[in-house]
Amino acid sequence: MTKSYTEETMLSDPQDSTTWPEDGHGSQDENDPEKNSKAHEELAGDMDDEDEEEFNRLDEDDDDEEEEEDEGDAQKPKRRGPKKKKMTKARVQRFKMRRMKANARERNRMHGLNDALESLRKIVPCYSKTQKLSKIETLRLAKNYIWALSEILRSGKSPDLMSFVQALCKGLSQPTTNLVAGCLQLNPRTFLPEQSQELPGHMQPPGASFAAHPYSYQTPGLPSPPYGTMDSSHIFHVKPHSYGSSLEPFFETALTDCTSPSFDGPLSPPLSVNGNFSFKHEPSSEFEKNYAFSMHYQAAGLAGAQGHAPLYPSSAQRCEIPMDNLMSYDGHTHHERVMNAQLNAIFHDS
DNA sequence: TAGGCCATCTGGTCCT
DNA sequence: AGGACCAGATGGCCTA
Repeated sequence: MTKSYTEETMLSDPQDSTTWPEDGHGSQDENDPEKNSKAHEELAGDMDDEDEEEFNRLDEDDDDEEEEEDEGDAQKPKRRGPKKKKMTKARVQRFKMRRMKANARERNRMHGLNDALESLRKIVPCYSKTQKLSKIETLRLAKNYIWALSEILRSGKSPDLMSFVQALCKGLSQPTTNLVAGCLQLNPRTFLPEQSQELPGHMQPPGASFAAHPYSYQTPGLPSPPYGTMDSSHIFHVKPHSYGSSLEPFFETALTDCTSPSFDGPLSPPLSVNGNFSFKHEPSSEFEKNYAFSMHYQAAGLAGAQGHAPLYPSSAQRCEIPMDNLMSYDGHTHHERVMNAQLNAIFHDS
């Protein structure tokens, strides 16, 4: 990018002895999160008083000098085009102040974005404070999660664990897949199609691109998988009959069919799992030993909301897991807890 | 050491 | 005019 002789070019003036970063980028100190946050607080907090006064004072100085410039320019031949204001010291200072305020705003904005992402991390199935999902993986997992839940709502049938985890892990990197598998106490090898067998046809989500490469797990050591390997946009745009039948088996298999997964124990480092339906503890009941994954069904959940009889009548509950334990992650409102209770109800002992 | 991830700065664009 | 948003650039940190 070429720079005209503007305020911007003045900032890189090596003669400038101010604290403004001379290379136009953050210094090492500025990249330090603690110092940055502190600087941010100072900027955000104090900009309105002391800095504002200085800003205003510079503004006045600038106006004064600008008048002098006008008088001086009057003696020179007039030039065509937009009038370029000479960069006075005051103008440089004013621009610096403006830039600092913009940087502070931008930092603040990004912090807000990161906060929102952190909230998303807590909502998606696999949450760990010690091993955070990357931003992109969080978004991918959230997308898969939404897609899977949408399918549950659409079909009204309970998914089997393996299929659900497969759906969650579509397009995720190998480490993230391992993490999710670890959260659910699954061995990723048991559901990574490309490592053993082709995906069953009924597991292929709708969409042509899907059919070709339903799962595009990267090989270890390679960069993250290509984006867009799972196009979930079809969920609300494809006619139901065009994919409904193909997905039926996906959610038809009862949890009682899930005896095949091999629970080799956690592959990932110990996690503090606060996921909506994932938890890690010693299996205490027969049900947990078999599935390591079960939910306490509450009939007043989704089925009732859908206007028909409960899909999964509560049977003798072999695994009693207080919902509070499942939804105990921080910062969730009552509404979120209720929502998650309903979602958790999907996974029931049928 | 290369690559991934991240925070930050920066300038452009759009909107109010 | 100023703020929000965005994308590119840059450098630091971490890990395989």
